Amino acid sequence: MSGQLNDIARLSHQLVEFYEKISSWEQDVVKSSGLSTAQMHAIEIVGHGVSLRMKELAGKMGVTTGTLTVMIDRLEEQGLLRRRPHETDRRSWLVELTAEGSALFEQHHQYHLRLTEEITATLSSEEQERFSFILDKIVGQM
Amino acid sequence: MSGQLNDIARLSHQLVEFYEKISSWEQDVVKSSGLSTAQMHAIEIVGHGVSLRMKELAGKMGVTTGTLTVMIDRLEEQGLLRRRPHETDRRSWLVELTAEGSALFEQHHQYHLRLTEEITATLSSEEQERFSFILDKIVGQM
DNA sequence: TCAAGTATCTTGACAATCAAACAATATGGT
DNA sequence: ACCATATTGTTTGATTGTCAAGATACTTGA
Repeated sequence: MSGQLNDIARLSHQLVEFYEKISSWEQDVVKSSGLSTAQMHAIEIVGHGVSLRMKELAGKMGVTTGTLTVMIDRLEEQGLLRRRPHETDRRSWLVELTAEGSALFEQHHQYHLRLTEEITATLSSEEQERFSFILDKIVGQM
Repeated sequence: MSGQLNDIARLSHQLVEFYEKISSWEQDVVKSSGLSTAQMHAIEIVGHGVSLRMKELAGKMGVTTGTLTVMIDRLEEQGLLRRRPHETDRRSWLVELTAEGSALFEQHHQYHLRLTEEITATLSSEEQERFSFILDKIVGQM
């Protein structure tokens, strides 16, 4: 009974620690590319799909469209992505990666794979499978 | 053989998704307190220990000391924490929570526990135990 | 078709951040 | 003890991030 509560507290602490470590890893990796983490986050989201509206991107980033406007301005100046008018809605812009932006996204994606490899290197294949299964359950519920 | 690579890619994707969900959860929770996530992060770190130097705190936050100076100024103005001179090193300040800051920290900690409860609600007690075990392994290796 | 309401993006004012320069203190070698 | 070097925190100037309010475009109901 008190075991339950301790388990929760323990797991909460582990989650915080895990999250912190990933954060600082991401920060280090991104720094080496010369972008801010927010900028790289935008690249990641845009790279994940094909193209999306400013509003949609702002929503996924948890930021207002005002914030996004200047951010996309900067990334456009750097040639990493571009705005393209929406076909039917003249209020909207679609944001998409340039070739250079795609290359950066791909490189960053490789970093993620490498981190995941390192993480799973310490796990048995059974543990790895369980971890994946549990993550699915958790993410599905959040 | 190609199964291994697919597993890595899959897990990498799951980790990103998990991380994103926690981020947006944290963002929502913090917003309701009127602080920025960076400010709450400082409260969390200071609250976790007893007191620490500006330099140490900056290191843990992945931020320069210049950034921290103005951030601590603001949090001090809000009465959430205070600077105290280091006993033996007169260059340094020790940062610690006020009573009000501790209360805020405690409240935020409760939010974390509640999230952890929600997360584990979907897991069997065996899965919960496995998850905890695996996280330990991973964090230990990072 | 048109007015009122809604949606999308940009602008302008302000806050956060960093790198570099600075002031005060510590440390270590002679 | 003394001087040179390193460390710690603050300040400054430039860049970037942020939101509220404004400007333009769409939608809906009469």
